[in-house]
Amino acid sequence: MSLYCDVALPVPLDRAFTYELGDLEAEVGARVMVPFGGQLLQGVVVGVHDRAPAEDIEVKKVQRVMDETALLPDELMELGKWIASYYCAPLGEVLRGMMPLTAEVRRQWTYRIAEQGRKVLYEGAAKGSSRRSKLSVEDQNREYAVLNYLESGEPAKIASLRSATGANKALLDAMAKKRWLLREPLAEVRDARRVEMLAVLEEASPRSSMSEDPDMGHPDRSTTKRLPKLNDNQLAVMAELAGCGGRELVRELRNRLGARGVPDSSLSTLVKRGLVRLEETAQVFHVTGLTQDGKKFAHEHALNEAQTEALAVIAAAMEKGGFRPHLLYGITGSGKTAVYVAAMQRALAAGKSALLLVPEIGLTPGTAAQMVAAFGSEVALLHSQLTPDERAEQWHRIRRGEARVVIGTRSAVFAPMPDLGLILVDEEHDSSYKQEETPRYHGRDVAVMRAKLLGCAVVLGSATPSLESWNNAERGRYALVQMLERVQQRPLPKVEMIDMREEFRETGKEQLFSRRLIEETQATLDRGEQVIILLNRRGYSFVVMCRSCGEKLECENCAVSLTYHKGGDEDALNGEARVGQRLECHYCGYRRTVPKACPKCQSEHLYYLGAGSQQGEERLQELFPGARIGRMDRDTVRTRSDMERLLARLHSGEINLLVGTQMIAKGHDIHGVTLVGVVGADFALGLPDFRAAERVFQLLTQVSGRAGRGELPGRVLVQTYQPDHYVNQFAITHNYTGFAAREMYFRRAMRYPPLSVLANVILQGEELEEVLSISTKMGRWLAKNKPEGVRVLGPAPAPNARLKRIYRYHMVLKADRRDQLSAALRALLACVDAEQIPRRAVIVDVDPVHLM
DNA sequence: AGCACGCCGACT
DNA sequence: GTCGGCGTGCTC
Repeated sequence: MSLYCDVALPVPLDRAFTYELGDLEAEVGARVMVPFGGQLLQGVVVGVHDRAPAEDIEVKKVQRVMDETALLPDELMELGKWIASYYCAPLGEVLRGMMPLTAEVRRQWTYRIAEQGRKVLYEGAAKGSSRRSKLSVEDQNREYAVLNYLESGEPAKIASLRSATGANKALLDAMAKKRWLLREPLAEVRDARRVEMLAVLEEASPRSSMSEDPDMGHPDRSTTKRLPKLNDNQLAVMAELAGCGGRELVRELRNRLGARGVPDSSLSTLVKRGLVRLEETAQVFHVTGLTQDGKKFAHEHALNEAQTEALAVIAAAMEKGGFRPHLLYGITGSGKTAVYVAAMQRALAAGKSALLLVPEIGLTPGTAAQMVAAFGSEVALLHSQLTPDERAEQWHRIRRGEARVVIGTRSAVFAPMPDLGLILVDEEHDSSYKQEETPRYHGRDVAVMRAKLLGCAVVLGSATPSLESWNNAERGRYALVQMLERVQQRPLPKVEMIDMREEFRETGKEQLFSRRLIEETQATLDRGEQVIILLNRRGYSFVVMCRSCGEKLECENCAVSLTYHKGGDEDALNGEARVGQRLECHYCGYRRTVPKACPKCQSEHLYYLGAGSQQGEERLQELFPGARIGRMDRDTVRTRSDMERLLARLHSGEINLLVGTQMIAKGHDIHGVTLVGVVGADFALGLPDFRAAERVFQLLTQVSGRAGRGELPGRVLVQTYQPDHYVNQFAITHNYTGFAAREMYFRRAMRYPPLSVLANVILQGEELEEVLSISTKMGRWLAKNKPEGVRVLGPAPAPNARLKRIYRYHMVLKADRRDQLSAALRALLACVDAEQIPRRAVIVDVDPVHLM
């Protein structure tokens, strides 16, 4: 038994804190509840020992040990430490993110009466209210009610005080500040396991007797003759229950009977009469909203030659054991998902579990259904739309080894799976794997590190691998597995460019859609086939400008143009009230009405520039009045079920022309699509980010991949103003390898990743002067203490110089060697501490995905 | 981060 | 002369 333990807490402080264990015992990796700065926090034990801390600190006691044994296995503790160190994040915050169990603790406050409060209560009661107060009479009365309620000296929770006296938290806290009350933190552990009610037919119904039932002619009489007087509805409930062996979930029962017009109250009445009893039962895991068309899926015999070979390589790696990273480069439509499923089946067969990471948008109900079809109840799904209770439930199921296949988004990389034998990262290039808040880890890179710590196989799959992964494959750090043909020998779509400069010269006007794209779309629709058009901007117009003075309408909180939204149909999709036309900020969500005149010069000549998907849809309506048009963007698809509905309409052919943002490019397998149009995608080539070309190439390739996935071949028309740009040139020939080589040349010349390592350090604050002063300090410090092997660009205004009222400067640190970059960042953070710069003013982003 | 403690303006 | 506003600074 040890005397002390060191605890990592979810606070932005780079160290652990020591607590006295008393007669408690705790293992490294267990959660503990400890007092910290006037609150109770949940932390993770990172060490146990007998060394007393320095004299001058007052060691507090662990309040509660939450886990008898380590909740996080060594492997995940090690991974957490690596993340904390690599991404310069506090270990406690990393560990909190690794176990999504917030549902299990409810933190609240308790209040007790204090001496001062007693005095007020007695004096006030004796003399009547003599004190002066700005409080309303009601609130004064509430204060007395609270004091009265607490008079016995027993502490009370906020909820009981509220229901007894009507006092709210603000009032109670004010009383605590006046020292009438003592306030103490409380953390209650609750069972987050979901239960549901089971209705059980009582064996011998105590009050039933034949004599009480004069209803001789009732049709159900023969089966229910022992029942007392029951009405038809109640009899129906009894019959239904009897029909399923006397036990059924209340939810199920209500569903079935409700459909026949039996009210819920009938069951309640039977319970009251003692004929039916209710029992709690652990809720059986079920995936809601699944369409059952997943059966066709992925049996090994259906794999083609390339798939079989890829599977063989992965299976061999699993068999050999040890850390074996692979890059699975498979073109769009080559059937990577089938390989994943088959590989996971192999892992299961070998007694191991398997983890599949998918991008944020990738876990559509369709995918989920396929996985459930392939793995049944062995699968656990982890995604952002789970409630905290569901998340905790899934997490424990996984830890108990009940779900040996886990499919999830970024944070699922921490799934506590016993015997993990295979990690797969689908669409490994996808930027949603990067977490954009502390800890700013990259899910793909963490997956590789986890596989390394664990010594297991890891496969990164993509049709457009990130340059980082491609570089690793070229250098032999990853084994390259290629699948260069589409399944069933389907041809890749034919991609053509439409030179919009020429189009302008010939037509003399600026058009959103070229004549060629219009003609081809019409012809495709006429043949009964489907068309997808990518217009990668949300809203109607993305700039509103004054013709008279040139003023652009900007967000109040961000240095960003406001986007004009015309309002209308999109919100009807969710059954919500229609939102009218408005200007909207796509960074902070700020909305305002559309001004009639320029706010600067009062001119009424405001004009709207740049077409977004909403305008695209409107133009298409005009051009193809007979088409059945759908739109897919963040305005029309907010939840998984929105996505599911839209995809279902597309699959059924109810929609034959789909316009949307990059959302439409991600993985959907719609067989009727034979034409893809790309409008304005090359706009992004001009963005100030070294990954701009890579992103455009990925987008073009992914969206092109939507064409020709069924029987009929597909074609793609790319409208561009830069037909000679290498991105376009390589994209139209489906030449990823060529693109990668060309792009790598640029990265090498500019010393950008993957031929260097980067960190973006953002300096931020609400006051511009404050940010400038921090920038100056940091700049000066860096000039004096040049970190070895690291080049520093800036400080300079960040490309988004102001977001959500926060001014932003940034510095980019570039190094050839990882250890030198890490050392520089550590030194820099030490300087931040020494200079007393508030830690929240400095964000360190290691391996940034974008430099905005 | 989140909370406690401490110093100043508004009202009795 | 108090109450309650928000600015520093610490948290085992």
